[in-house]
Amino acid sequence: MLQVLQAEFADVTISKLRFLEAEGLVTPARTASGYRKFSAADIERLRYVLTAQRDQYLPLKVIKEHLGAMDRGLRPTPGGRPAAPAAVEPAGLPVAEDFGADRTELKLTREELRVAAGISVELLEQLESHQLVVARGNHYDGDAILVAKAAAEFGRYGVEPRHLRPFRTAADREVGLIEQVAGPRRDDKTQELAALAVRLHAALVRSRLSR
Amino acid sequence: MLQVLQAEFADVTISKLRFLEAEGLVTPARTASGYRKFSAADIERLRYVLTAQRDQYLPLKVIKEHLGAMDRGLRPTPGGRPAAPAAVEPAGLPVAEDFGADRTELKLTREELRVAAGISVELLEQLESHQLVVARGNHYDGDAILVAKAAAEFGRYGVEPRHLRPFRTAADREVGLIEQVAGPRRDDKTQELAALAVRLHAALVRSRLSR
DNA sequence: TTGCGGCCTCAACCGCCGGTCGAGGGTTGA
DNA sequence: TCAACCCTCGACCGGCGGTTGAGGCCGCAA
Repeated sequence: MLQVLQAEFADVTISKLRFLEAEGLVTPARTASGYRKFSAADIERLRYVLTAQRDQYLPLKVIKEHLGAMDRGLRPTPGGRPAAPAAVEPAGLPVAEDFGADRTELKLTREELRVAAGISVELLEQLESHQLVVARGNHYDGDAILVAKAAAEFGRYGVEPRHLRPFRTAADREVGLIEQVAGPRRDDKTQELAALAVRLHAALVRSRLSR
Repeated sequence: MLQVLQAEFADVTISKLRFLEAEGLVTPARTASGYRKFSAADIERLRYVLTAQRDQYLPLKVIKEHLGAMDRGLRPTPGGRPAAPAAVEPAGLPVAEDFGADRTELKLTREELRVAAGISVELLEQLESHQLVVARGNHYDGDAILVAKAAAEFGRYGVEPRHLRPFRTAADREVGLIEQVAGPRRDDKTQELAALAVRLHAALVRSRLSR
């Protein structure tokens, strides 16, 4: 069992396997007396974990997400078996909706958002009425915090939410463009285009300002 | 400077930049009195570092190796995006660091701009006809390079300059707002508001995209 | 049945990575 | 002159990815 993997990955230890189990990356069956019993599938899974870690430098948290996605029937690794060249390989995600688990995956209540952004109830109301921040279901994502903070800062210059509506409109138009180009699926391409859009925008604002 | 990057990467701080310099990932020039002075090339480099870190989870050590490789004229660009590796900048061109000029103070001829951005004559013509890049007198500033590069990248996704007009419009509107608030003088306040505008914009695009 | 190696759990600990903080001090511009 | 930056340098920090060790159960051979 253990030696099988050790043959391939020099640095796998029992303690590491235990650790990976504790982290929820594998769940080997147990014998009646509690010993771990690794099935062939478990070994395959571990192989995936170890190569992803070694060849793509992925953090376990991310690997776990990928495994989860694969379990839910989504497509497996992009390169299939990377195996040999440790050189340079795209990160590649197994799933569409992968979006960094950070900001977008955050779910905040209205009050949490308000406190996190350090804004007043009134300001939040105004932001919502102009759709600068919008709830999904009854939660807000982390980007809403950034929006709210920026709006608050604008507020200190006397700029009110209603003056910011054009930002919303512009953003919507850009999202439209991005979706038209990248399709409705959220993937790397979408991400890249979004980054690009923001970069273009920043450069334009600066260049027009300096004339 | 810092603001520019902060617009794109919410979590970049001065201390982080100092840290990255200490690790040898960037080596900004210094003013006579020792202040860091980031050239356009430095910023491009940082952009690479930050996206590699965020989107591909690469450890700094690995990113540093990649940068080193790129400096030596190789391109191990892992499907990620170095955008414009130093190699692409033709030698002899007055790109920012040569004159220690700030990007906006840079003065490029039309041809210099074209080569620095690595775009075709046709594309540049189109960009001008849609006023995405505009000459001041008969020179272009460094931001024009960034705009042109972004447009070129969009081009690779089939997005043509005319599709980018709304960006120009949005930028103009924002500049209008900024000038209305900060006055026509270009000062710190203007800069701050511009950074803010770009930040708000970035957050909005991201948040609307993730719904 | 005793002994001994190997597995178990759980908590404590560890080293490295990627920064942040703060003290002490210079620079800049109003 | 003063506030608001910026600088350096060293201490500190939290999280990640494990390792170690104490205390205990299992299984097999002598």
